Amino acid sequence: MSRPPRHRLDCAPGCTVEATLGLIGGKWKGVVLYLLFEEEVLRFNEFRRRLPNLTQRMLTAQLREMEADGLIDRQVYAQVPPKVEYRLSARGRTLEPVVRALKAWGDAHIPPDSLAPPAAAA
Amino acid sequence: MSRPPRHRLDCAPGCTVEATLGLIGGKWKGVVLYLLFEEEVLRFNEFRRRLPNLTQRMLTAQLREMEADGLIDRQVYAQVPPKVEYRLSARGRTLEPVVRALKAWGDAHIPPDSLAPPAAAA
DNA sequence: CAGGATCCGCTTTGATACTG
DNA sequence: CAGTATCAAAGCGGATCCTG
Repeated sequence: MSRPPRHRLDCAPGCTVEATLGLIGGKWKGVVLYLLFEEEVLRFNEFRRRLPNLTQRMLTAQLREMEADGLIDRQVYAQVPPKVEYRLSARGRTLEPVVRALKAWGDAHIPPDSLAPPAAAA
Repeated sequence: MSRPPRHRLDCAPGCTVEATLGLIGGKWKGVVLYLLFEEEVLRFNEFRRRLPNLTQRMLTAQLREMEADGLIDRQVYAQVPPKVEYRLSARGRTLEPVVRALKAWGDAHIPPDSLAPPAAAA
């Protein structure tokens, strides 16, 4: 077995749809991916700055999973103040059409008022 | 408020990506959608026959959520043996490119051995 | 036939504190 | 800076039984 799927799949016709969702369907993976498409390369705390509501624990977990799934590359610099860079892997980059489709649909069909702003509801 | 989002969103740049995933990201919604793209119209037990591992509870829940999200239409016939038909709504149909992108990517990039067959692993 | 109602457990997500 | 460890809450998914 190469990738022990995180959630059980039972191959109905649309199986690969679920499989793909399993890879990017976390609560944050989509955003992480999206940011990497935009920024090319990001460090741990750069993610945190851009995603204030995302805890370290979650960020680490998501990053680790995506790395394990071969979607992103993690480059560690052996320095005194640690430095780790994240960027899309070749495989990760193939997801661009998918993420773009997701975003395009969302932009066009999601009512803006269902997108709760982080700290602007008063 | 039109759609009280099922999971909290905190609008980072790629927010709508997550929002879209929130609509189709359940464990079964992708398949349900996919089946409706194929079959056009399906009844409750027809879903169940095609998705043996999906419980009524889950099926009902998924169907209800997708209905609440305006993705599918639910047509009830007031008959003695109840009859309910499900089909994609106009809004639901707009998801086709998304689902197809998801499936296309999965078909091309998901290693087949990570797609556990329902009852064929021996 | 098409659900509704309950009960239960796992997984995900989150808040906090600590470390090399 | 870039995590790890622990603890607790919530949500998701499931099994079973019941009903109009």
